Amino acid sequence: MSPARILFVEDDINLGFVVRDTLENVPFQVTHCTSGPTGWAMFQSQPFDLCLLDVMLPQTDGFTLARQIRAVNTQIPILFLSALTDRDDRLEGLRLGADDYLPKPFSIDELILKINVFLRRTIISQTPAVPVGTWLDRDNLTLSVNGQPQVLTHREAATLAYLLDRPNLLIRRDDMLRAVWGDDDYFMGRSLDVFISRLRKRLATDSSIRIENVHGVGFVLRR
Amino acid sequence: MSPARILFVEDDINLGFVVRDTLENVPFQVTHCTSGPTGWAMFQSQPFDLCLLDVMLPQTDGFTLARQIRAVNTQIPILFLSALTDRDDRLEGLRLGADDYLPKPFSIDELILKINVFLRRTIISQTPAVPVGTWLDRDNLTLSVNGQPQVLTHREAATLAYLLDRPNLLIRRDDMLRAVWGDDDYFMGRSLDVFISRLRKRLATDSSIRIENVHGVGFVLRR
DNA sequence: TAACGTTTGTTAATGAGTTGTTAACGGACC
DNA sequence: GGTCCGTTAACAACTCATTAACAAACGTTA
Repeated sequence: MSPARILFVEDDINLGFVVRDTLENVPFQVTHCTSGPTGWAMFQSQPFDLCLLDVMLPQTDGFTLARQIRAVNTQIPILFLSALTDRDDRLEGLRLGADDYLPKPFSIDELILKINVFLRRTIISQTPAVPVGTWLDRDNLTLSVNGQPQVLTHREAATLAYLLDRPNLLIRRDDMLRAVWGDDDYFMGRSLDVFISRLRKRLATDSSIRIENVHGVGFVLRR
Repeated sequence: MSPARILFVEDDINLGFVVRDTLENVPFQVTHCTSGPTGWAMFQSQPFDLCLLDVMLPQTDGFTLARQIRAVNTQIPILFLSALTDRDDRLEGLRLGADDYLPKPFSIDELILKINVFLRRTIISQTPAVPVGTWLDRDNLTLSVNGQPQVLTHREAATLAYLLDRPNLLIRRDDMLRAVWGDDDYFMGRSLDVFISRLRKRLATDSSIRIENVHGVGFVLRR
């Protein structure tokens, strides 16, 4: 089992370094950011198993970041770290859908134990009984859906890869067209629709993944 | 959906009564015992969704009871209550497989929120979640109300965003029409009313936020 | 307070525009 | 010539802002 991936957002460089170092020795795979916006950008660009957020952050605070994350992912555990031990503050965090709130200074052992509590629950609840799921091998242009491999064309792979890199996020048609087709005239837009249609057919046997349209805007890959 | 079943073991009669009463009003189905052995007997005799244990108990302490429970059920969430806020003690609890540790005195609201956190993660849990608040993600056109994400259309998002940016302020119809629709003829005014109606429907499950009409003038979003 | 005109709430119908899907086309490569 | 594959075409299906229609609430006047 590969180590769990943790998004860690903490602007205090010293504390951040110590925590990151300790967590990596557990081992976890830790991605450390020092501001709300960079944290959000990281969250959008790759998958994580748990978020560990400082409340007081420059620009976007931890609560706001948590709200952004919860809006697109209702499952991922979110733990807060904070020097504010105010009761209202703790409640606010929990109301936002946070899973726990560790007051600073916290014991690093306690942090590790709590991380494990939540990872244990999410991994258990997500582990399917039968090996299933969808996996794109970009080098071999091979898409495995529930263990059934199928070979994609270039464009199919590029289109799907773009979507898979941004799960649960709204992708605008023109962004996608410029990224995959390089331009976005009317007919490319129609091609995009054709490819979305073909991809849906390929993904049809995995009910846990689907491509939704947002009228007039673009698509969202839900998984 | 029937309320989640909670095994509550607490020997302090007064505290026990208050907590039980509050939890039953959520509602949860609470079984209250006042000693370790009776708690263990109850656990063996009927199914529960979560355990809430005091650490200091007559005869068998909470840790021992937790060990007994964990030996036969590795899934069920266990929360400790304790006057001992000693760090080693907290760690001991977590090591035993407890999911959280609330130091006394604790806020009953926090207790309810934490119970919901763990119930949400177990498949059996089916109590209505405690209010989580409302959040509009403008990039994703996603409105989360009490943790339930819904995708908005352009205009819905633009209209709601305009209101959310000016909470508790009186917004004149024509200001809003010019900002969101770009003009304000009679029919656009009727459209605005249609959208207000739709937004109210979307926000209905969050009682802390509502859109009020000010006759002949416009609207106020209260939150 | 009764009656009236105006404003607002709500639902449904409409129609322009967007998207889904299948098939035909045509260049590239063999 | 044949196959592959991205594009284009054609049309069906759908979405959603607008418009209509009517009900309810409000405010004014008598």
